Amino acid sequence: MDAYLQAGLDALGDATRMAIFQKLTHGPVAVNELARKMPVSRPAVSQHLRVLKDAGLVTDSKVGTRRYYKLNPEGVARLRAHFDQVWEKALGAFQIEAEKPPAGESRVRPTRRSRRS
Amino acid sequence: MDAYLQAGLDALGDATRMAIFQKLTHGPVAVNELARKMPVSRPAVSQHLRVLKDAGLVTDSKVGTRRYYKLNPEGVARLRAHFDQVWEKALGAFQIEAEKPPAGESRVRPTRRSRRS
DNA sequence: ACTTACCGTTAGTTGACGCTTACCATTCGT
DNA sequence: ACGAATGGTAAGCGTCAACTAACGGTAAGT
Repeated sequence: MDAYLQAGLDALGDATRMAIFQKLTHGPVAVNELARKMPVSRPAVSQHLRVLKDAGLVTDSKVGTRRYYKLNPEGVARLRAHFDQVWEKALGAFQIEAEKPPAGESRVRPTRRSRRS
Repeated sequence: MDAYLQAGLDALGDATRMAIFQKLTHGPVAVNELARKMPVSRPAVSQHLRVLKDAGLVTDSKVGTRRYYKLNPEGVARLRAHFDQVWEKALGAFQIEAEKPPAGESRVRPTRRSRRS
């Protein structure tokens, strides 16, 4: 299965990481400043940033003693693409399913209930 | 914060649930049949379905002794909308950030480093 | 050189959650 | 009425991950 999807998914799957991601939406932020705005410690933020970075969703760059994190538009775009694919497949298939009988394999063992009366 | 986003996010954040979600893409499936296609037990599948249902991503309907689960297009569409909002905010803000100096609040405390020597 | 600020990493703990094994309810078929 | 099939739920358990505290490392300022 798409490793990128899964990685990005459980990267954003955590509430704290999602919050961090959202904050990075407003531009690059240093770790300390980020941690101050959050209910968790700085090391925790560092670890979350590591996950986000490994998922390709953010990049870092040091400017002196500080390390600024910002969103990685490529990674975000790629993840978005994967998600769109999921949505499309889900919603698209739903249209079709409305016309097909029950489902794929099942055969549902034709309960002859419909034969009643 | 958007509860729907968070709920849907950690609903799909689990690999097994994502797999179930994907399988439901092909049309409604009964629990037993679903469980047979998966590496986990039926009760596990039931629990996952519960989470997906609570997140509004699937609906169930019983047909005899069986209970068929299918994707809920409304829930999916809504989640998709929330996600699109996230992507848009992330990528949109990135364009802007490319022109602004560093960041929002920080002020970075004007290191008079340039005054040296 | 010394101090301060900033940050990554490790070790260790703890709470959450995914899984299984029972058990029970409901419904169909005989 | 009885047995079989289906599936939800509770209890118990193991595992993983999120968090904190402590440490070390680097860079800037004096």
